[in-house]
Amino acid sequence: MQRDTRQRKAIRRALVDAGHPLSPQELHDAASEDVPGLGIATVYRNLKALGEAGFLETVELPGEPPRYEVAGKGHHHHFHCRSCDRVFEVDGCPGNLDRITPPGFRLEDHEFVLYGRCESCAA
Amino acid sequence: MQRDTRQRKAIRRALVDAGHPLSPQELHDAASEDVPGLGIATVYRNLKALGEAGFLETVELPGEPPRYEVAGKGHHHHFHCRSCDRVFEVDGCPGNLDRITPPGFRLEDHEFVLYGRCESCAA
DNA sequence: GCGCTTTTGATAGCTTCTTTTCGTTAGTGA
DNA sequence: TCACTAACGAAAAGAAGCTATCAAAAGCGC
Repeated sequence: MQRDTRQRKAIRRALVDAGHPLSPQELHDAASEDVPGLGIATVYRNLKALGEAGFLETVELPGEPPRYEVAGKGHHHHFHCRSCDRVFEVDGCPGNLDRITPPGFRLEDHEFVLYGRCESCAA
Repeated sequence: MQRDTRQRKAIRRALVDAGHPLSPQELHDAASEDVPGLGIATVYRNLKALGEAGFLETVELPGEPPRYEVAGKGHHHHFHCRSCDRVFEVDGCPGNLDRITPPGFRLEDHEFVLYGRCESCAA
């Protein structure tokens, strides 16, 4: 059966506390504060398990390895800070996508990434 | 000095003829019709050279290796067909991006990807 | 055509990210 | 508490994509 280990708890908590998508490495760094000595393999194992359990979702950004965030947040997009390389959530959606979809194409979905400086890096 | 080899010509032509972003592998396949036996290393070498020459631009899509398209097309986005995995150009831009940028964040740029079925796959 | 030098093709190597292996540790129900 | 076995950490292995190496081929100026 599934066990609730210190490591798994720390990984789950780190994802929730961050409030924005984390890379496996960022997640490892964050969860290591709770569980010193945490192995990176454990992070990957739990990312897989938590993904299959529907607890988290994968966030893919252009030219970047995947990041992960807690699932069930509803439709949103992301802001990628070019300075600190962190990714933030963005509510809202530009809309008007059918307008720019080429004729004959069937639009099913969309992804959308803003680039710039986050609040702390812009200051 | 820079030599105009059969291989380089074929690679340039394949990019222009395609009219949409190509992965190194797609480019290799296309240019191989002109130059049988074309090596994949030659494709990568020329992608690098043509990039530095300003002839092409890199197109990064979420969770995908980079693709390449001829430069100087002006601002546009891309449509990724989930069926044939090809990427097409999309003119126009949704706009209203400042509206959804979080307060304090400085927006510099944006990327935008549509997903669905292309014209031939939707039929 | 000649010779110089860039470019090529094949293949090995490298980098980055992820998964597997394996012996050890530690949840969990009885 | 005990026993069972899921989960762990470390390190090796794997996968994918790109780059370097090197001998051979082929542009290009003369």
